[in-house]
Amino acid sequence: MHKNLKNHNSSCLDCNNINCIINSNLIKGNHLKLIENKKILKCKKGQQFIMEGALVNGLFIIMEGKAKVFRTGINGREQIVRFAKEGEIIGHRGFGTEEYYPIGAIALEDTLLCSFTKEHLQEALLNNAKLSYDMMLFYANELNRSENKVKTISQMTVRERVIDTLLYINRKFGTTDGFLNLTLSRKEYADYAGTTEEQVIRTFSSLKKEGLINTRARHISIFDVDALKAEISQHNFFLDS
Amino acid sequence: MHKNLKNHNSSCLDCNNINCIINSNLIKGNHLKLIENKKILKCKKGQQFIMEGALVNGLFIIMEGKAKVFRTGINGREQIVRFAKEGEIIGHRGFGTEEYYPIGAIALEDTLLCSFTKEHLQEALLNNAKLSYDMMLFYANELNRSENKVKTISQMTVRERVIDTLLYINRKFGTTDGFLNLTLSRKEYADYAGTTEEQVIRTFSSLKKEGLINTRARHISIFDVDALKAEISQHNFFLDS
DNA sequence: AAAAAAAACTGCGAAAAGGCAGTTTTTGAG
DNA sequence: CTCAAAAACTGCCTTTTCGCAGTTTTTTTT
Repeated sequence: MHKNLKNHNSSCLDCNNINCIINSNLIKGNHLKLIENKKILKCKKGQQFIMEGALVNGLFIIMEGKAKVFRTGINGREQIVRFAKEGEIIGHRGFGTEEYYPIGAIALEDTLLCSFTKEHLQEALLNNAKLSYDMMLFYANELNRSENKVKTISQMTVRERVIDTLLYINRKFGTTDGFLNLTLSRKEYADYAGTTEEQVIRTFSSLKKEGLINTRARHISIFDVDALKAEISQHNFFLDS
Repeated sequence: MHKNLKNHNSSCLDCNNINCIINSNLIKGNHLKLIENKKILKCKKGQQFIMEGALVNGLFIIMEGKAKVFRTGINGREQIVRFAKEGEIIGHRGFGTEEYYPIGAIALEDTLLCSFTKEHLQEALLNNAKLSYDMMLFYANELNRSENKVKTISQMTVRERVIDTLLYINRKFGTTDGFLNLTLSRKEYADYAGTTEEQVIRTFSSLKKEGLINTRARHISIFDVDALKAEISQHNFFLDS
């Protein structure tokens, strides 16, 4: 997984992560401070790299790997708000005037992160309208997704939310040999879908009996994507997410 | 309510709406196209000025009045995602490449709106890093609020969500003579809290019996803000919203 | 001011979701 | 490969939430 680590120059100039918002907005000779002060972080699977409530020091971009972003609620119950992959930004408001991270983040597999300090980032943003504009679009898109999720959790049944989650993982991470490329525990499915582990297990059982999915321990394959989509389609008047 | 309409020059230069993100980023002699092409819209109470799924033509800023922003789900059930007041932006992604509005918006009282086309806005954003930066901060803040709302709806009981809604309205719109400055129907409370009209009514009844609030038809006053805050405090580890 | 319409309210039974406790399967460490 | 710990699973009962149906109050219209 980390075989490429040594090839990754700590500078962005040689980085081939085309989805990175910073990388695609680099102007020759500009933002040297930002790039020079970038740090690369290596996280093992399960390692938490943003602590909820900790002092903000900057913003992360995933160079390689996957992570979950969450908030902790009552009785330590986790609400996963997003899964992130290569090129994506993590660390809301790791800039501006905010003091503390409102979210936590944990690597779901061995992961490489680029870390930028908020001071250098802020300077770059205020000097590069295109970069600010792209960041704005990123947040506007995330807001759209999140507001849709509010509706989803509020209006769908548990079964529908579990299906919605399966389709989201399928869409975002894809499959290999029919199996979803991101393996999660039942508890993590529950934490994203806003329900309990038992309900996810029960729903998976039903879907399996109905021939819509297959589960081999933690590896899940979806047999009939269209049937699942159809089951929740009545909720999605105007949607991408 | 509209007595000031005639005093509002259609230009931003004389506008005294200090909370307006456009107004506070005007640079002398710049963004003339944006300002000159601004349109002012007059909405009566109850009037819908953004249709869900309609073609995007731009973005609105409230000059005067209040509005609700919502998404329609199954069986036409509304999920209110936000209430907006003077100076606030409405019309997510009324710029960029999006084609359709993912949200609807309705005026909650007689309201004046400033409307900017997406072309002129985009031009201004790409030429003014500070404006883009401020817009980015707005969306990042809204994202924070929205992701917190996901957790709230997912983890709180109905009673707690209703209390959370009351406190949100109190915080955002304040009170006059003890009564909340925004009057909503029970159905609208339910649509924001993610429950049904009946449950809101039942909760209001209980809170009234317990001496925590008072209701005079649609006018609501909160007697004991601290007690309400205390009841939901265990959910809010790290929070503002 | 009266009538009509809309909103608020209440009780009750039904459905959905949750939570516990015990069993089986899978995973990961040595 | 073995064993211990973690995760997955199932049944059963409890709690929460929902939704209907009928009544009362408030608001709006004429």
